[in-house]
Amino acid sequence: MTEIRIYNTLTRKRDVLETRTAGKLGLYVCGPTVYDHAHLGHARVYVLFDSLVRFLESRGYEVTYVRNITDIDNKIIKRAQETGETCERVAGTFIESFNADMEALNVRRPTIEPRATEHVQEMIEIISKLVDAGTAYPLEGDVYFSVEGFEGYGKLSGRNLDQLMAGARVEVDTRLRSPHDFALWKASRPGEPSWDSPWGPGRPGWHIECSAMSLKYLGAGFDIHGGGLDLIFPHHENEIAQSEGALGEPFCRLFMHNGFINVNREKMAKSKANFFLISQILEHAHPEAIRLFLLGTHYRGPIDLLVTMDPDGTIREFPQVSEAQKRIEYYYETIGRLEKAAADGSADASLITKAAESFSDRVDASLCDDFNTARAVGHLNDFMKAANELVDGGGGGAAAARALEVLARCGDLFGIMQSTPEAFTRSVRDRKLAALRITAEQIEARIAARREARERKDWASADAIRDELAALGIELRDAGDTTRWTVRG
RNA sequence: GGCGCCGUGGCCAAGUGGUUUAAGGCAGAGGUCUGCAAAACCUCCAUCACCGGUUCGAAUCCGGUCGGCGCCUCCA
Repeated sequence: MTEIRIYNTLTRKRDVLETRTAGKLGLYVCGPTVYDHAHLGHARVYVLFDSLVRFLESRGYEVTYVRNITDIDNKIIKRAQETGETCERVAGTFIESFNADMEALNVRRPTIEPRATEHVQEMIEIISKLVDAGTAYPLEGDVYFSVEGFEGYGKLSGRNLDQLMAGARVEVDTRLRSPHDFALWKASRPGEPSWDSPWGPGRPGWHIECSAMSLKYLGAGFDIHGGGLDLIFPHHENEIAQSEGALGEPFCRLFMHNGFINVNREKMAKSKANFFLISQILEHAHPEAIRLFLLGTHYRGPIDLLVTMDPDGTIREFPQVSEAQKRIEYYYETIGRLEKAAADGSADASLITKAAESFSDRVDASLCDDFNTARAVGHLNDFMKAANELVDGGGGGAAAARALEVLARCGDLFGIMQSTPEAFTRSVRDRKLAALRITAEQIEARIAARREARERKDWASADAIRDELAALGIELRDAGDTTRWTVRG
């Protein structure tokens, strides 16, 4: 089998994946800070790693996937103050929202979903070790990590302290040993959640939680740490510093970072108010269309999301996602044809065997090469064509069954084609009909009228009905003596 | 100021030295099929921002120019 190579931010090249323990793989992905609903950018990360885990498992790895929930942080506190709720309540609300979005997107639950607030003790232990070793120092109830006390500081992000100093444009806290020292522990202010610690009541800093939870569940030197590009510095850099400072051994073998979603070429971000929530996109497209859209670009590249709006500013559609949805419709249509052909055809499986095997190999090879899902989607399209060709040529039986098998495997990796053609078609159709305010019964009635006209060979009347429905966006497809219909858009 | 990324057909997007004189999708043109259509399938449609260099050979490596973006502050 082909070796799996993944671009490692630490080494800046595609490293061959060699796990700490053969056959097992520990993956840690920075999860959401639950102070607001998740946007498309979150969907990108979690769909990516969901698919990666599916792939690794298909390759025989026993994967332990840890994705934390940051349920204590400045923004949660701020939100709680604004709404008058407790931090716990705010976190609870958005955990629920996040889970609903992930479930809709068919993102499987990680093996372990630890919460920061349930691991404060573990964080305190790491901080204590660092304080004892002199790489961290208490200061008026806070505890700071001393970046100068850790030799490798900057190795992930490719910076050194001098460069950082030169570019520092944040207000310098003169109490610190170095302006880049970061808080491991923060003394709590009145009204804020607080935990007891050797340095007084307080709460953890942002970075320490990921060190504590990844090390607890995966141990030192675990295999892959993932997250968005923006976490490289300072978040992951600091995780490495504090973890390795406390352990005296390597923290993680490989760092994997995904690119952003942009809107009008600018990073989609809360601060720019140009973000789209997952739930907003779901109003306009099937979840599998969103997955295909996200996986249609290599994970390290940016995705520029296009949006069309009505003059009043309401979202009309996300063209790329709509396009992906049409592709998904085509996939299901092809699957439907194959199923039918498999049931009543009798062709030799060898008719498609070669295409099926090379398709599987190519998907595998693409994913082995820095998880290139975009290239794999290209191969999927090629194979869909071959499958339709098979059916067009009257092939079926074992050949069609074989095609369905390899497609199912690919669908499982991407988390698409997880429904049946009938169920999928119905769900898409119902959504579109609701928007058009037409019922299926009304359409069926017109189709029945057209059938009568066709039986009389009254082509003019039949075509009038076709045109009438077409004007509404209903497309008719005659196949023998039955007429199927679809809704455009 | 420092670190880094990107610029491929009308649009989206793979490809990081020859097997790709550039996958796949959308749009477009022609065709098969069809009462007409649709769907499906077939055919056609780019020399890779620009300049210079390295090489037998570069979209792919090096240098420069122009243009876009990210990180250095919470951020997927």
